[in-house]
Amino acid sequence: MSSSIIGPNGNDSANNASRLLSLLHHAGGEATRAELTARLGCGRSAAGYALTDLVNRELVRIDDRPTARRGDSGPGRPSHHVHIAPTSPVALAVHLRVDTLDVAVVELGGRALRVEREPVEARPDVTSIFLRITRLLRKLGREAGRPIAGVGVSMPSPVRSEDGYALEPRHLAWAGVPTRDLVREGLDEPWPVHIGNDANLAALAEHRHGAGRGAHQMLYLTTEHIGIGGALVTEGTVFGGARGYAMEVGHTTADPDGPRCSCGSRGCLELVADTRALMRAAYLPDDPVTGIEYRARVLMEAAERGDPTATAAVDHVATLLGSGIAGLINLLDPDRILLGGLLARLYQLAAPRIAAEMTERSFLERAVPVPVVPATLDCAALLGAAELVLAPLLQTLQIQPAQPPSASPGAPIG
Amino acid sequence: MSSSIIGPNGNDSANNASRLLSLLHHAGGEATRAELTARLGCGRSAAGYALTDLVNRELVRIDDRPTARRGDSGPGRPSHHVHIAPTSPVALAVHLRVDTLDVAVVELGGRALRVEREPVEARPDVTSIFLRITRLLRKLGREAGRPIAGVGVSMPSPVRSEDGYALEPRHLAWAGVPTRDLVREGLDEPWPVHIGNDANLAALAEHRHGAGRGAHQMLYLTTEHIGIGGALVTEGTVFGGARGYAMEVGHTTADPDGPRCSCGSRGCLELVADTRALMRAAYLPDDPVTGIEYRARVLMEAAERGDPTATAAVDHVATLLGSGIAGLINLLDPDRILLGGLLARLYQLAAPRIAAEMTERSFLERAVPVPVVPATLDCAALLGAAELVLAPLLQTLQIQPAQPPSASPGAPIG
DNA sequence: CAGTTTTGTGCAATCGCTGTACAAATACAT
DNA sequence: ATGTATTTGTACAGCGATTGCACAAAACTG
Repeated sequence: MSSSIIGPNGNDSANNASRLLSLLHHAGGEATRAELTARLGCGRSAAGYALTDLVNRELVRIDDRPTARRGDSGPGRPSHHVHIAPTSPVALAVHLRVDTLDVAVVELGGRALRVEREPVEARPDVTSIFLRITRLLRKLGREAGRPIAGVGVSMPSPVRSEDGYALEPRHLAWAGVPTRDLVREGLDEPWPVHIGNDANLAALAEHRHGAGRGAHQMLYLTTEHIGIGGALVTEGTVFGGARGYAMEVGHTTADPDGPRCSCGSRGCLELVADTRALMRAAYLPDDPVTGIEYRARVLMEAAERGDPTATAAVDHVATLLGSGIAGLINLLDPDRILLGGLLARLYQLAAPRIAAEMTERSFLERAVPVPVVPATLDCAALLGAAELVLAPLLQTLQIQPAQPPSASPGAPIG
Repeated sequence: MSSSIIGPNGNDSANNASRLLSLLHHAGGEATRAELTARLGCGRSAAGYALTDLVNRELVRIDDRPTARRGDSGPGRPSHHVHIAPTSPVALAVHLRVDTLDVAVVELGGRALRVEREPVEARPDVTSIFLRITRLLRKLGREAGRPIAGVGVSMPSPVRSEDGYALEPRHLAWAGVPTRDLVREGLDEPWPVHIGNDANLAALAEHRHGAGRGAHQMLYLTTEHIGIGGALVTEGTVFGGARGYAMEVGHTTADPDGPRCSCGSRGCLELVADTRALMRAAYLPDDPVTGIEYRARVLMEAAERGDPTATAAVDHVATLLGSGIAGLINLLDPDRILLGGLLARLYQLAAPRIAAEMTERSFLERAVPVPVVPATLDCAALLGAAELVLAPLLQTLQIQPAQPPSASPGAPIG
């Protein structure tokens, strides 16, 4: 256990200024001053102190004249609105998928200021793809006109948290890549670079800004083209295990005597319950991978219309998925389960089947049913990658003390 | 996320005094002052400040005259020895097993000052067993001659953290018991009562004081007579899930089409790999439960001597256990695995078989093998139950400010 | 317009922490 | 023995975020 960082006057990283900024960030980048004060749990004095600190650092702005909005009607002085300052640092976020590459500029609060999407050829080689990534990053960094807090990258692979090593990138023409070094080497500036697994990052974003808000133990399951990705967000932080490889739910054993998986085991869940398995269950080709999400959606629509083969396939996969979820409930005791990608659609079609399997195979589920909800964010992993950069920014706030304010310390804000 | 408790002067619960006491507790109740200062990560001044605070609260004592010990030889002034004061509060700990009942008085640092053991009749009824528990608690509380910080109880059941409700007590003549209320009602004093699952508590104690020390993600597996218990200690705290029911590894599915388990599912791990399964695999009776641990040990000794039936049984169970562990590695990415109870003995007999299965079925294990070690503590769950009481004591230290020291604030200690 | 309610600010006091300087207590070389 | 190096404990002034309180500001209510 590394000793926590202690600030110059004994207040550790949980000081009010950074907590205030975190609250604002979690609130989406805008909130009333009174809301923040209340959630901070201390007096208005201290909140004011912390807030002026943030204003002096040019991280947040306060509306001079409080703008009344929505159900603010009530007696009492209306509260100022606080929002992220246009001078605050931003994160550059990258999301590498099988067929697309997204790069974005994301502000504190989780708002994407700009998103660039490029198509990706099938099974690209390492050099070319990282050249494209870093070229886009340099461009967006130049044109952002804001301080760059760092770069966050979402990879379709288990990622070692220590150094960003991508253990087994899915469906790409390479394996075992030191991604963080590759990105760093392609940049002109010494921006800090963070790498994360796509499912973990999507889950993180959903918890911060999407359907997972407020959950204490959020289990996230998704499909990214093929395979099954999972993540657990525990009290607001991604559970990564010792090295960052945790929650490889796709390689949970669904059938110990099943067919060999590429991971070396047998009958892995993603071998019998991912998008390709769904296609196979409907006697349809599971190749090529390109476009398989679209073809799976077509299949599901057929099931919705009542096509017997499609319905049977959906039912089959739903049963196995429900069984897998039941096992995860027994292990993780979540209070919310989010389904992303095609799994959300699958649940929409076969919720009773999935729920029945969960109920039968998990005594915890029978004791207290766990709500299952579809994920809501559009480019969750991209926002999650940004979170990778912005979260440390909130933590380390007090290490770099604010420069003394230009006016006298007690000068009024307005 | 509940707002963290803030002390009277803005320093939150991670202040130096409580951190210092935590360090001392983790060090087993005794350490040199220099060690503590170093691990605290701040100057000697601040450490001294925190330490005098603890001395004023009569929680710790400092040896007036530093006693040179072990390899302390070196230049420089020798450091004082700091230890838990004999006036500090103690925890009362209870460990209810199938055939025994342990009650103990445990000091900060994790030292059991006194342990009372009583036999328990087969399948006792709720009233009588809790009468016995509370009678023992009252007695030890009276005779302790120390402030009582609270009561911690280890139950052979999943326990709801919120209120200590025992969901499904194993092998007892009752089900669904509000254990915390039952204990509280039987006490004369308003001691805080904490209830925990036996595997969780044993794991916690092993992490604090046993073979798990220093692990970041410690997976713990054990058998308590029958069934398989599991726990995960993440960065020093037990992972309990949303309600405290997490890590029910015994009901992980080992064979989806296997026999029905009492939990309603099929082919649960503890149905095919616990002590009873081992007996059955050797064509021996798995009843009665009383004494089954002894009979299983006899069987294992036969296997060690080379008896073919016993060897085959051990091999069979070891294979299934290894497979289960592999799945847990893929999900949890631990950096250490502790085996308690009979599992330690099983590993001793069949380590290669278990390791082989882990390697084959987990690609993470192949990437970086996870060390498997036997648990070391004797009455781990008992110490863990005490930990349940002592840990909050460390946290909430600064809420109850120290009474002003009798002498002047800057008075020398000795 | 007076009364109520909620919110922002000013001010003195507080208290744990910091850094520095100094004193204490040992080992080691001479 | 004696002095030096080395490490550890203590004293002291200063700092700064926080606290509570009092008061001002800005809305609604009747």
